[in-house]
Amino acid sequence: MFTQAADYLNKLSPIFEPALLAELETKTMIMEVKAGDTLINMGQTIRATPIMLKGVGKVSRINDDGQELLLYYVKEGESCALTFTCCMMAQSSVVRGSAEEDCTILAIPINLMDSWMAEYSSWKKYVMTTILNRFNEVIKTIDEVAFKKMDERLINYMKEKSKISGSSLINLTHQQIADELGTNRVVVSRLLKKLEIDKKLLLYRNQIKLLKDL
Amino acid sequence: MFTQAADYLNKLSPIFEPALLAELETKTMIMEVKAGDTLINMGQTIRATPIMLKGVGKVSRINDDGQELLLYYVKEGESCALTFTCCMMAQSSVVRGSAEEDCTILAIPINLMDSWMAEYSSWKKYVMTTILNRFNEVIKTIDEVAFKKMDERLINYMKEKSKISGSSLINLTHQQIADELGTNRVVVSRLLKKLEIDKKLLLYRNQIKLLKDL
DNA sequence: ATGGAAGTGTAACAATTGTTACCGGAAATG
DNA sequence: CATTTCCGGTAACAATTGTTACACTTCCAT
Repeated sequence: MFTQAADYLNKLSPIFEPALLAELETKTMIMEVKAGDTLINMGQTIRATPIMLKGVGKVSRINDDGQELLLYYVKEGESCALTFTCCMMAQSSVVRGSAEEDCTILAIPINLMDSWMAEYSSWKKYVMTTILNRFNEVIKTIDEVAFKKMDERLINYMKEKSKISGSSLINLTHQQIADELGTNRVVVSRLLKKLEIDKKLLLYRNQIKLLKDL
Repeated sequence: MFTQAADYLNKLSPIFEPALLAELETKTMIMEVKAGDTLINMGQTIRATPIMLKGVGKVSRINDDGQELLLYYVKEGESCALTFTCCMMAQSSVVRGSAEEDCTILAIPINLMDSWMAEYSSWKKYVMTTILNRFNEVIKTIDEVAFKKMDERLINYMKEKSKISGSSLINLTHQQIADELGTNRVVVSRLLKKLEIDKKLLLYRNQIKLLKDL
């Protein structure tokens, strides 16, 4: 168990300076989260900032009618910009964070984050890089939603999903895909069928196989 | 001219600690920008971080086809989160910043920003607050674009515009509105006409008068 | 095995938005 | 004053997306 923790922290050693790593080792907590679990819901106030050590997290926005929209994934070594800022400002979350796969997460108490900003330049850089990357991703999402049509959004979504999982097989129902894109199951089925006819992919129950020329 | 500069800085005194204000006074520059001028374009790297002292700025995203979409306004005392992060990471901008009205801007050299983060807690707080607010606004934009229909977006847009200018008169052509919403002039004309029939507003050439029950 | 739930395919239709085209009036320009 | 440009109204149509409904299959649980 302890060696595992050390292993995880080793992954962060290229990012953070030694003194900070030492603090991470003693002052933070490692948490295990199961796939599908919710880390934080909209409106909740967060108590600690997470760094993803293993697995993939998902950050999404849910509108008043309960409709969902995927914002971005949090991969290994990454964190969530919104948590940083929410933490530091003690604000409640405007998004939902959940575990896309089983996750191992490093939980950093709020008070540390704040002092580390002044103390460790590697931490400051990490925070700023995270914020910048997330801004870029959210703006990319805006591009998709504002300017792209559903067929292209669907394709990009599946490609991203495939990249995350490292497989050309996507294990999702049409309903789940529709939810993440903020649209309707029938629309997704329709577009997927068209893509299958165009030999871009193969459809199975609960599964989609992406072909090379997608 | 010097008294003016001092006046402007006085506006910031509730936000920043005295020592930081002193640094602001000696180490920054005040710039005047005309309405419509571009402050930064997509792809450009920024050289200084702006704080808006007077006037209103506009931050928008432009897609590959040249279509525009308004992200948010920068009002007095505010700054742009994207500039902070871009500055600190020396990244090029992914958005366009321009002057909505004539603006007076405080330009802060990049190198200062970075050290201030460690030095002044009021600065750190200002930066974090700005980032948080902008995230919220961008996510609000996502909500609009992803979940709302054009009529509601149009109404929200005009209300925001009216709030910014402090007037129920909006001096814009349908084309300009369409551009900022990322849609088509005919669509805007159509929806505006419907709103006029519903007695929500009055239409004139280059001008829209919002009525109370909009 | 069998009944029910879940997932998919599809049709039919509505609603929204985008596109093109053309007209007429208002403003600007000389 | 004449000409041109800009702005808005509107029709007609296309394309996209949303909605409802229903059939059929697969899977699961009792």
